[in-house]
Amino acid sequence: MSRPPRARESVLDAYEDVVIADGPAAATMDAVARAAGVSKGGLLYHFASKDALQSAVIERMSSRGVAEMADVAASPVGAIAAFMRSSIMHNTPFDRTIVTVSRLAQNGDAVASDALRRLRDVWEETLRPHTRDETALQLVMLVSDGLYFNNALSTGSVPGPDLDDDALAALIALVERSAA
Amino acid sequence: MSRPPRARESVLDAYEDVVIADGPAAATMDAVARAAGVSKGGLLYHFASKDALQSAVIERMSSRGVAEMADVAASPVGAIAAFMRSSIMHNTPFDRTIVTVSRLAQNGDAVASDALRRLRDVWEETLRPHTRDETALQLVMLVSDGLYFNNALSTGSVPGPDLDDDALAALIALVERSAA
DNA sequence: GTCTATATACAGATAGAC
DNA sequence: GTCTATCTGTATATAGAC
Repeated sequence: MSRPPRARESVLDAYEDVVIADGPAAATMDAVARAAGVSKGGLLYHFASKDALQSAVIERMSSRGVAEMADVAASPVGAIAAFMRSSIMHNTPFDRTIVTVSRLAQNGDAVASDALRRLRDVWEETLRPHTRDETALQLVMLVSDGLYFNNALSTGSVPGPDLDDDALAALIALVERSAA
Repeated sequence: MSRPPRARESVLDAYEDVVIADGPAAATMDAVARAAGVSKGGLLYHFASKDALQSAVIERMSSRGVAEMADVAASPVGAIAAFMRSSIMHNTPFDRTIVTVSRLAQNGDAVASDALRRLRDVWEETLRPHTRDETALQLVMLVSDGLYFNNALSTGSVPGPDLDDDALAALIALVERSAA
């Protein structure tokens, strides 16, 4: 916990960069070292194995996820609208981390899948009091999942939103009418 | 086109099995050959490279996707309900194929991402006449994406639905009320 | 804390027998 | 059409100098 060294964090950033740009298959230790601007030996000083790198980014997601959720719950525009807005990618640190972990999960990493499911469960708990019933809660969660999935599909970078601002506002209004 | 040899199809099935169970990273030529019950040489007779295997499963998805869409459009329960029901996994051949291609896409395969996006566009066209406006159309598409994403998350197998029948029926009713 | 050099393993793909 | 054997590249990880 305490505070991780700067160098470690920037290696982790580089790892996310490569996974987001080219997928987990391309995120070799060599590629990550190159992206981080260190040698492979330098990388391995901070993360003794590829597994350690993956674990670290999964932990990073969970801790950033908790912070994000606190923001959503406290938002003046209301939890549902804030949650939906947070579900479209803006290339924030948390966006980058969750896309990375999603890709690891799809690639067969069971630890990543579990962490995502746990995070999703916590979000569900947070939003439950803001929805009129379980069906409405599922609607909100699934629309959010859909937004994430679509954004995560594009390779090359974290894409901007597929919906423009007006379309997103209309969608939020529709979901709130249906679910709040 | 015409009709592909039986052996080829069963190799393709084995490839899907491995990708669904353990992710693209685990789907080595050796592992696929083992799952298909042939030697590596035998596998390579049917698919000269790993790339050929991936291309074949992507084509399979596109052709199965068109058939699925025709069923949805012609369904007596209405296109939206049929579409949503088709979005939860029942371990059909099409379900298995689309999960496989989704995983390839997340793993950084640009051809897979493009094929998925094209299929999604065609579905959007099909459903547009059945929704009251663009916002409603987006709602339907995103809920469907969310259902797929959640199902695709689980490793180990194509999971059963997270929602029971009643919950799904209620969700469909809510979406139809909001969107149809 | 970062580097170079290297050991080890395994992937994808080829060659050619049957 | 399916097999075994093998080549070649590349990935992870270690050893140890600076």
